[in-house]
Amino acid sequence: MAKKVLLKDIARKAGVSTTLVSYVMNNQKENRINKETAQKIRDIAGALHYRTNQVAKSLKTSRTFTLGVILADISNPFSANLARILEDQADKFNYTVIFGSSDENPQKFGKLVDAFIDRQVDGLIVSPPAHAEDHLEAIQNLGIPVVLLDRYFLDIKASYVALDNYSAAREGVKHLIGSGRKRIGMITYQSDLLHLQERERGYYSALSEGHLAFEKNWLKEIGIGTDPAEIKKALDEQLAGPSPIDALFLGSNKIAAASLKYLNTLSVRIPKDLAIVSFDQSEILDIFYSPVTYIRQPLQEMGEAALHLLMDQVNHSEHLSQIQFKAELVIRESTGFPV
Amino acid sequence: MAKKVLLKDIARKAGVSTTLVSYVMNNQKENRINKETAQKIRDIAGALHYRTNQVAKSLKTSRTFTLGVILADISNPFSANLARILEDQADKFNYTVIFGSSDENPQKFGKLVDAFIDRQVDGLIVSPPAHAEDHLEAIQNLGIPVVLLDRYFLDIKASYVALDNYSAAREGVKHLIGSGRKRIGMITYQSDLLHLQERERGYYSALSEGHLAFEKNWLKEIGIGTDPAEIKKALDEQLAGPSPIDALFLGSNKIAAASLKYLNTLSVRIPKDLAIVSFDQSEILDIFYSPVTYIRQPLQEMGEAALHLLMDQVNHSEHLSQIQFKAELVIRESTGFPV
DNA sequence: CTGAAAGCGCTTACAG
DNA sequence: CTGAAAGCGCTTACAG
Repeated sequence: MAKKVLLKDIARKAGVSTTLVSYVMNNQKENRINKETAQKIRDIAGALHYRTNQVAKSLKTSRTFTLGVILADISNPFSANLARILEDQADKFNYTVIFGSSDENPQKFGKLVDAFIDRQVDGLIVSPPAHAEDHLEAIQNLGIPVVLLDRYFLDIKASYVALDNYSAAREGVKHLIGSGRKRIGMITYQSDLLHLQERERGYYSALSEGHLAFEKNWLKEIGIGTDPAEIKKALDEQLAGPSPIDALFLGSNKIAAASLKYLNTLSVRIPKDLAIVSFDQSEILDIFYSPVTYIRQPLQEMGEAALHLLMDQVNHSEHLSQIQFKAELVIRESTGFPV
Repeated sequence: MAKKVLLKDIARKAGVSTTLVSYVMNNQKENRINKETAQKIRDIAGALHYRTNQVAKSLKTSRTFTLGVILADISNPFSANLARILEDQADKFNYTVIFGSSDENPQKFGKLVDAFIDRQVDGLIVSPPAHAEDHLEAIQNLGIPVVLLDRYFLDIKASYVALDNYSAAREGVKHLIGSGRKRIGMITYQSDLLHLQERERGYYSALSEGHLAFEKNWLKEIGIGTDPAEIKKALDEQLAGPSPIDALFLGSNKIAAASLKYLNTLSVRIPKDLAIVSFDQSEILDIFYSPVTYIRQPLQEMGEAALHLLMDQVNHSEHLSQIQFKAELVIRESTGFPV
């Protein structure tokens, strides 16, 4: 087991000071250092397989080149896709990412924030759960760069990158109306999260702009745990009674997964009996027998923007940016006319 | 923006040395410290919202309580599920996780290993790509605890947690044979990864034990990029000709996704014309019109085992453990008898 | 029961 | 062009 090699070891072997070795390893003061000495140092460092101890470096420089990312649940494809995009983007800035899943739980979110701050992350990119305002303010009070992703809070003056959820939902529902549907249902989460409420607002707007009736029974708000039993109950109720829905707007990929699974077991046919629009991209929407029309968030662009905003803050820009991206409606069979 | 509070600040305010504050914050030497002094220190630390700088602590103690995890691709549900399990398990040991995706690329894998080691991770849990042996040996030579997950190498004497891929595949194919299928195809990756070759070996074994014929045209090896065009070609060939397959064993969740998507567009019916068994759990297998029988890896148990093995190493156990878990075959409609 | 001091492995202002 | 020295914020062996 090889002993760790330090700057000191290189210095000794080269007959110079650690100062000089440090400069060379960091490619600093290049013009002031003797070329041959520099090369000698580099050769020795290479031969000894020197690797700098980032912990020591970070302590001295107050920069860890580490980024904290907190998402809802890394095992959820939406989070996982974002995670991957952020990982790749961070790498471009030579940053490493530490991840955490908050499970929509503000206490857990707070614990992760603390743990990441203790590790002296240079900044945070977070998708906070509802009621996380206090933790966000605490981050800002410490002067730690932070960018909100996917979510935002009216009371929090922080940079964020999100979707224009209102317009996205409105467009999705308008598309259903344009396809001739009259009784449009929605399944979404019962949540205080603003971006989810915006989706509901978009749904209502589209209905009223389309001069369509709205029945209370058509809108179902379920717990954020996405219990399959709740989804079944919601769908059963929406599809029963004197005015069953003929179109359905699904508010998230997890809601879509549970709904499509259940719909597979029913006699209702997509799109003949029921047209569907779902929020977010997901492979399950491709595999469903009637590929599902969906609202595509430009995750790549959003992730890039989040990282750039964060890097701006890390580099001490005071500029507050709040970016809302537009969604793209990807139209497929599930909203086609009856076949 | 609040100034950072240090041990020194607490010490000054309490009129004691930083030594004492450090002991109290770490709950050390409790019996030797004056109770009132200790409480006073705790009170002041609380009032000032003291948080310890883990970077400084790590430099001194040579422990970061950080774990490096390298998976194939965090955006792939298989990796994402593992990531989540490892995150939760690590948390139980007060560990934070830094993630990286190797994209089955040994160079990228090596870069991640180096970056994580530079950050002085206490250990690594990795799913290495093919041809990563050198990097694994380098890790071991540095004396850094490492556990392989999902994959392993004959030449590398390292602890690992993996599936018994041979038995898993064999059972899957035997189930197809038991369902009366005679011409069983497989789509898998062209790869030097041992665990994938084991799946192929299981396929062959089952066929020969079942006294079934094998035709070269039935086994398709595709690039690890899972190009949809390759999948189409493979399926077209398997389903064409004088002896088309009547059963199909899919070697990964990505292969399954592409295959099911294409099968949706064909006239072949599942399970009547074609029975399917797939490797790994995935929501797409639930959403497919004929829910797909699959080989379930006990990911939770595997993740737990990997973390425990790593912690053993971190705590200086020299014990080498190589654990192979058994898979569970989850039987569903796609291997049912013709309806 | 408490504290002065050394040191973890780097960086960097300063002096020469 | 080069180096001695201080210091980042902690921990901990040692002395009292």
